[in-house]
Amino acid sequence: MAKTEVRVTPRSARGIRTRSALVAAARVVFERDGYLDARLSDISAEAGVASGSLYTYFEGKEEIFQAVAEQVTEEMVHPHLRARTGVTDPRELIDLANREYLRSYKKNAKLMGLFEQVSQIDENFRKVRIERADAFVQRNAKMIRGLQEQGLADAELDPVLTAHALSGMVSRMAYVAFVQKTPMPFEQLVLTLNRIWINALGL
Amino acid sequence: MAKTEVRVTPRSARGIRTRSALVAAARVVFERDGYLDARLSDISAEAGVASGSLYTYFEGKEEIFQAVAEQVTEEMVHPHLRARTGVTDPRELIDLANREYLRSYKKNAKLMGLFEQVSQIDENFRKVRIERADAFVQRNAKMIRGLQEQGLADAELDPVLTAHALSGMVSRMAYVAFVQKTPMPFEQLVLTLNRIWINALGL
Amino acid sequence: MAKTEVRVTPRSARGIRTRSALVAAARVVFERDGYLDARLSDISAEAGVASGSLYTYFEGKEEIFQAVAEQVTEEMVHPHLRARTGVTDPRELIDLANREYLRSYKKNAKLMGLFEQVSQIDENFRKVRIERADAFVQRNAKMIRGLQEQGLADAELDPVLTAHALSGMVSRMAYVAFVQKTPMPFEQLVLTLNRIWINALGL
Amino acid sequence: MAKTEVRVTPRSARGIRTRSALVAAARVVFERDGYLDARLSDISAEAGVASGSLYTYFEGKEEIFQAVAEQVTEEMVHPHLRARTGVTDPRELIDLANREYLRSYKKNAKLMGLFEQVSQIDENFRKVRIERADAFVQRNAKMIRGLQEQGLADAELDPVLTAHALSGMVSRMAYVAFVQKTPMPFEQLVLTLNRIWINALGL
DNA sequence: TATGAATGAGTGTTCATTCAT
DNA sequence: GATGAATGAACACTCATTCAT
Repeated sequence: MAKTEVRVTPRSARGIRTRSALVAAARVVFERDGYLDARLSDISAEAGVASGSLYTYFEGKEEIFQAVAEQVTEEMVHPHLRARTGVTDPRELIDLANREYLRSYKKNAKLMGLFEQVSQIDENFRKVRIERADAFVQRNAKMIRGLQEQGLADAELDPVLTAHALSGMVSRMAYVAFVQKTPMPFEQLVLTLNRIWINALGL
Repeated sequence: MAKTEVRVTPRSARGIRTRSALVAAARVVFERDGYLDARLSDISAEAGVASGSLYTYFEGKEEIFQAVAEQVTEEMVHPHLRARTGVTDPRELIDLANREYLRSYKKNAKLMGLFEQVSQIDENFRKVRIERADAFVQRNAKMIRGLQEQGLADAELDPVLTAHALSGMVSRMAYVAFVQKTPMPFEQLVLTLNRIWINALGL
Repeated sequence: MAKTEVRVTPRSARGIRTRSALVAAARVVFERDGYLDARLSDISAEAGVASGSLYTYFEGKEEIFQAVAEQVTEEMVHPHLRARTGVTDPRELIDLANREYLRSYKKNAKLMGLFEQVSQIDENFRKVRIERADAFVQRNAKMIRGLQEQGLADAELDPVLTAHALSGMVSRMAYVAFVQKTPMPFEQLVLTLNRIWINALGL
Repeated sequence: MAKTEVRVTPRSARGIRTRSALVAAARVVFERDGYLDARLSDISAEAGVASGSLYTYFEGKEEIFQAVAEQVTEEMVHPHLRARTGVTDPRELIDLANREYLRSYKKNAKLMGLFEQVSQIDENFRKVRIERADAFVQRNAKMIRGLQEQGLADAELDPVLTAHALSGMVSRMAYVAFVQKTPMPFEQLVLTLNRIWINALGL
């Protein structure tokens, strides 16, 4: 009896307003209450719309959370670091990347913590995150391989695993520092992570 | 919050049997259904006792999960590596530690994944885990400081942050490899992590 | 119950098209999903009009179902059997009537089943059906009385009750055969019903 | 995620009391409100138990309605008419059977109407009813065949179809008279139906 | 100690209906 | 006339927790 409704991208201006209000409200409620304790009725109330209106645009909790996640992810992505900054020195690039990542993470710490939480709960959400992380790892792996070929990085390291491990290390520390709030000075954190990257790669 | 009930450590032989059966059943059910989907009634059913009996020994889901976690943690802890093996070479110790950790993690992968999940859900459980991880980090930090004082490790590194980062990296990779099941050869994983440790510390 | 809205018989050509499209769509949806599971939104979608447009012509589900029923009933009614065919022999007339009724019923079996369903749900619809059936019974009762007066039919029978019982029997069997799909050869069904009528009346 | 709970036949005396109270309450509520409008919360309220208790014994509306139906059916079934009464004359047996059926039907008219309603709504319920009706038809068919073999009944009639038609006729009239409340004297109804049976079979 | 029946709070979701555009 | 976004009432169902035997 799978009555599959089609959730629409709103056509009218009013629709766009309502959808935006819902996403914004969802962000507020999720950050305040966490994923599990967030009630859809709170979200629609916060958005100032009827409870049923939520279902005009989203299938349920997962989907509206996804919408919040997408919005935030867009805000956070800063690609093409090299092209954007003109920096080519690997050490400097590592510093820039770590610094930017940590800054963004810190700024959106509440949500980043939520992402971790929801990854543990919602299969779909986890998949999307893993894919995204993998793409990131592949980019880094490519960079490492490049450095190895130029004789600038330890040739013994497996590029993919190394990229995975070092990226994982950074995101882990971001979580520890900004979500779990284990106290540590931002600058020291960046420098330590930089140095581990550099030492590990043998730059 | 007038929880006047006292949960007892069982005195009678029957009591010990019941409690054990419940913990064992809980492990089965949690591994099968995950934390959120596990129902206490399933656990008592699996244990072959009445639903009410669970409350003789545990306050609720969190507490019985804690009991499972403690049991597993006991099985997993292998302290005093150096004393136990007589190995003193830092590189060798790093290899042993990583290898043992990853082996244990792999063996109990389902539960390790659950621990991660529950950490995101249950405040108390998270705290216990963080404390345990911190203790571990402190041990490693001490070791790193020792190596630095002997002039064997990069003196520029902050010992605590470095210990945190490198331990975090290992547990992250264990999670990625054995819970998320991103495919990677065990030996290669160990060797890569070893090498990153060694390079990072400048051994 | 201040239903001030007036549902219009469409005046414009566009209006006629819309209304027809809705009735046709309703028939499709009702046959496909049954009365209870049919959603008005499905009907308007099937008709290719906006959901609100349905209310221009109908007050709700009941009314649009009525419209479908009327359409079908018109298709099915074949009155004045005697006048139309010139047949006067009662046995032959009985055969013709049963045969025609069963053929029509079979052809519109899905809807006939729906009528039965809706009769159990919607007071209004039931009333209309009962009235129609009663009129039919009265016609048959008159015929039976005629035959009795001519000494051709068992004088002991109450004409009205007998007409009711025998008509009910036929429609019941039509339901059993064509809606419930209890397998039975069409010809045999007709002949059996004919013979029961004839025997019962003592023709 | 099919968490199939086992609904228990109550073991304790208290359980039996609760279950009975629920079935009795369900009967009241269903008769009062009809199947569709009956709310489970009304049933538990009427039974004086908590809403959740209903689910200890029944899966939902369908199942508790089934329970009511079974109870009533048991009350209504009077098998072995011939053995019970010693009557052997077919005409007399027909009278007894019709009379008893109509009396029972009249007594439980509200529920019989409900059965008709629910048959149109709930697939499962319909199946059970059809089976039961078929068994009844087969018994009658056997009787008719017996009479034919003894030369007492019209040999031209198909026994099964005839049994179906005549039984259907009776139940239809019971519905018309006692549920739809078309006014007709009980005795006249019985006699008319008897006579149609007798004439039809040619007794 | 063990039992298992009873409790009842809590919320997602549907869809007929309205009405501003 | 047509649109389609917004409304919001209504109710089933789960399952942790209790407590009388």
